Amino acid sequence: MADGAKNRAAGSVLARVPKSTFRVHIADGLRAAILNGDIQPGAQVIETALAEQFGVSRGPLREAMRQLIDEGLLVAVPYTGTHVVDLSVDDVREIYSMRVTLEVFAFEHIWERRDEAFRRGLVARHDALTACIDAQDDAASIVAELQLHGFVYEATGHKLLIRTWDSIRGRLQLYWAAHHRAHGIRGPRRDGHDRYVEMALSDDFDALKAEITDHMARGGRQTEEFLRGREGPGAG
Amino acid sequence: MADGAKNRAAGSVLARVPKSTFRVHIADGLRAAILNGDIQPGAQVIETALAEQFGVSRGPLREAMRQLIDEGLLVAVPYTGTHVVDLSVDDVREIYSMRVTLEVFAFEHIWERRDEAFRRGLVARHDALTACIDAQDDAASIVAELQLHGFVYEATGHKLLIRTWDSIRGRLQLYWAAHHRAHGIRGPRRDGHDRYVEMALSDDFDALKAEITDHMARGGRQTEEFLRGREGPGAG
DNA sequence: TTAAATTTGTACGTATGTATC
DNA sequence: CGATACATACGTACAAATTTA
Repeated sequence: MADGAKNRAAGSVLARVPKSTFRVHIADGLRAAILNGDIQPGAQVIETALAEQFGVSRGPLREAMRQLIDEGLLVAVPYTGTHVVDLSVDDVREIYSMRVTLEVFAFEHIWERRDEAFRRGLVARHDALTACIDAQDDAASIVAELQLHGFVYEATGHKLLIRTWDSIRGRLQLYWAAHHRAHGIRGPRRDGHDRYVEMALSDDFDALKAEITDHMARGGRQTEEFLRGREGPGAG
Repeated sequence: MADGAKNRAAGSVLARVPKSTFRVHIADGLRAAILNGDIQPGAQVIETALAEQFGVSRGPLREAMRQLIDEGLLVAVPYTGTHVVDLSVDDVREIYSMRVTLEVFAFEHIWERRDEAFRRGLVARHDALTACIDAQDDAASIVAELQLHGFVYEATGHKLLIRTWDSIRGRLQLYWAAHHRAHGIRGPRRDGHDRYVEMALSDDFDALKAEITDHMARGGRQTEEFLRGREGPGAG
């Protein structure tokens, strides 16, 4: 048993540096594997196999899986199995409708407190996004778009709101990634984000509100059409 | 989704063995202990002691604790300890501001689809709440008020919204319970809920919106004053 | 009905980080 | 500054419960 206990010490250079705990490390790796498509939606994840693959025991792996279940990326049925969440048209509709409410709420909070730092941060992330789009790097575009919107949530300083955004961001990324893998191109138009940022820095709140609603409606419709094509009677 | 379906079934006697898994059973018990005040806010929770108290090993107990951490009832520092979350004025402010947005969003969804079943359900829960208030049963009043508002969220059928409500309901209940234990009386006024239900069944959406904002402002201010009195510089 | 596969729970030991003396 | 106590974090092996074939 002493041999096995020292397995991690005998690992490579990057086996070290688990920032806080193994659980966080495993959760990050597993989340990346799911979002990256290494484990496809609907596929079953066997904890014993996964534990061996990550080089850890069942304890921290189970806790990491439990975290991803809370994030909505995995669904577990007791004594039966755990699967990667499958896509459903209703889920996408819900996510986009929720985003409209959450993001308008976010701007209500920071509207009067938008300072130069906020403007610079928003523009910087917008520039990063447009760069990814121009480079046709779809994977990076997804991350960049999430960071653009995430910056708005972070700027509010509203911990509960940020927490809620975190809880839906994973599934949104999962949808986008699956969409991208299937269609090859996700197609975020530049002008859509240009107008979004322009309105976010303007003084017309109602215009921004309308833009957000329209922005989400476009994205939602796009994703919906893709999903309806793949699986008609999607079950939540 | 599966969790919600099983939670309702778990309402009966639990003299028999835990219905699904130990983890669920422990999580329910621990959550009840925290909300009931058996474990006070800020108190440390030692997993070895708790495992013995519940008569289970540390494995499932750790997972149950992890779940309560995700619910925001516990906060854990790696290698240091786990404590019941402490109250902060900002947290309360955030919860109440979030509730306004969420509940208005909920009514937007069901406004045109309010049928007789919805009206009867809402009135029934309102009657239950008033009965608890008249009986001066504060503990039951808290649960009844949560169920009144929870019914609105459930009626939307919006799984993501319900999930979000579930994620903040626990902390809201924790605040109310702590408030009640300290003040002895929580003081939900009847007329406040009367107007809320009246507006919810009316045809004037803007009036409901104003009522919700006012309703939350009253509750938030009340809870805030209590917290500010106890601990001024509360840390999240 | 039996058997296999998988998850779930138990027990004990060791390792590690944090805090305190 | 060093040593120690403590609680968490992790590892291993085995037993039990459940679903499916």
